[in-house]
Amino acid sequence: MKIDPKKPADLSVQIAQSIRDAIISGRLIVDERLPSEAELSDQFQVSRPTVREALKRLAAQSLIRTQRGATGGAFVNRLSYQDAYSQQITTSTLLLSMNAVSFETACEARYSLERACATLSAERRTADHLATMRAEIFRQAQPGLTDEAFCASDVTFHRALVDGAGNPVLSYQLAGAVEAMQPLMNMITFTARSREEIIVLHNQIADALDRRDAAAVDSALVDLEAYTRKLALDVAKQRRKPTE
Amino acid sequence: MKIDPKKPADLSVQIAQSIRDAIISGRLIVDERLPSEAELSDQFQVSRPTVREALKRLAAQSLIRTQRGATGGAFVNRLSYQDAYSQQITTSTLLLSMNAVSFETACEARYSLERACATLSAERRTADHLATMRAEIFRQAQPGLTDEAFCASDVTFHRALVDGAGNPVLSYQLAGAVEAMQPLMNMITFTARSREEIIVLHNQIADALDRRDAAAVDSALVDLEAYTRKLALDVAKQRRKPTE
DNA sequence: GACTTTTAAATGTCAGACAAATGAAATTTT
DNA sequence: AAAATTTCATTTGTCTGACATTTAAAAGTC
Repeated sequence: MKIDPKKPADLSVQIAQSIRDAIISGRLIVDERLPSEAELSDQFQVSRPTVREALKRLAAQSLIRTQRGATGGAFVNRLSYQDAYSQQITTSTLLLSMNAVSFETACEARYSLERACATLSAERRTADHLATMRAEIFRQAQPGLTDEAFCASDVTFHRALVDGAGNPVLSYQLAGAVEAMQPLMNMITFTARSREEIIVLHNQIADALDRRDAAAVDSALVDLEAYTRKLALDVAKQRRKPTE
Repeated sequence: MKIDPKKPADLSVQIAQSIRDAIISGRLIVDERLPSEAELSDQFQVSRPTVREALKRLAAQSLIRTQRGATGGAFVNRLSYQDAYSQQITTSTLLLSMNAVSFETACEARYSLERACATLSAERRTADHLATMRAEIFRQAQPGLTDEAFCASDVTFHRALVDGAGNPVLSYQLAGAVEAMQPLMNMITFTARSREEIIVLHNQIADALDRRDAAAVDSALVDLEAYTRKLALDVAKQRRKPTE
């Protein structure tokens, strides 16, 4: 492993890139220990702080983990679905909040993807997935639930629907779309009336999944999307005329 | 901004978390300049190298950018779709390669998502998207094209299809699914015969999009998925009996 | 006024040191 | 001999202080 000492970017960027390439290409395999920081600074002919900055960059992406002590060091990390989920969620959330993505755009993306899962979920969902969904519907019907708690339950419900497809890659992709919507959803005030409507639709979805009726799931999701967009539109209207 | 000097994790992790929270919560807004490294080390009561490690973590996630010079410093970065794409692709690629995701699982996820876009794309695709797809089909028919170049063209084709939906959030979500498949696709040897088949299906997709026939696009995508899985299966068979 | 030079501020890098954690080896105790 | 304890070497985490490099603005020059 060597780097170009003069040409383009900062040294720590180059070193991070070099190690990243080694991991992606498979020259460094999972759980393999990297040379110690002292050895790396020798190899790359840079100081230890520079090596450390490079390692911190990789750690921030969950590509390595570090451990102190005699047998410690930096190890190539197996990127778990959990790690990937949370990175995906952070990125998606920031992307939406920093780029002023409209509610309509985010909502459309989310429900399009979710409907893609629904067909598979109707086929493969287990009793467990259904039980989770029923439990969340029950929770959503509780009086005195805060809007945040209602939203959180909504996310759990939809994740169960997605997980029912039995495809972890799909679940990972959807995690971002569903969870990144949450800050936007939290701006909605859910009245008792609108909660009722949503629960009706949730029940339709659960019932349809129960009898493995993909078309009915899809149709209920379309209705749910339409209703969600209507709610958001009402909020926007209220904001424009706050006195009325 | 303060940190707990004794409790849980490393200082640079705490500092990074503290600044990250400030960005996500909106206390630091886009293009705002952070205090200089010297000022931050004063504020957090840590040394400059520690502050720098924290900043490098944030830079690795594209949350900040740094600039040298008199008016330089660290600035809150607007997470562009481009940045989000590339992070998404890196994460998805690693997730697939490190967790031995089967070709079937990845393929199913990809085509499920892609079909979700196709309906919207049939409605909204512009002449530009169609032109890109036709151009890529033409390229794919060129003799002497390497397998890698064929795959790359395939990715461009499918991205045009996805972009046709006119929803940047969808495009972002799909980027990971489509591009992360490429290393897996590269393991397939595309014979002249199989390229012909794929081009036929690509043409079906382009034609269907041309006349805005969502059902026909969907059907062609289903066929393409089935054919892709068949090709992968053949490769796997060949590997098991290399002498036959 | 336009151009050049200087200067100050900021990040990037380096060197050397100490602190803290940690597992393994060496030692002592039972 | 086995178990518990201590020592010890290794490695990451952090600090201090310094120098190099970049950059834009201020000062100076024609």
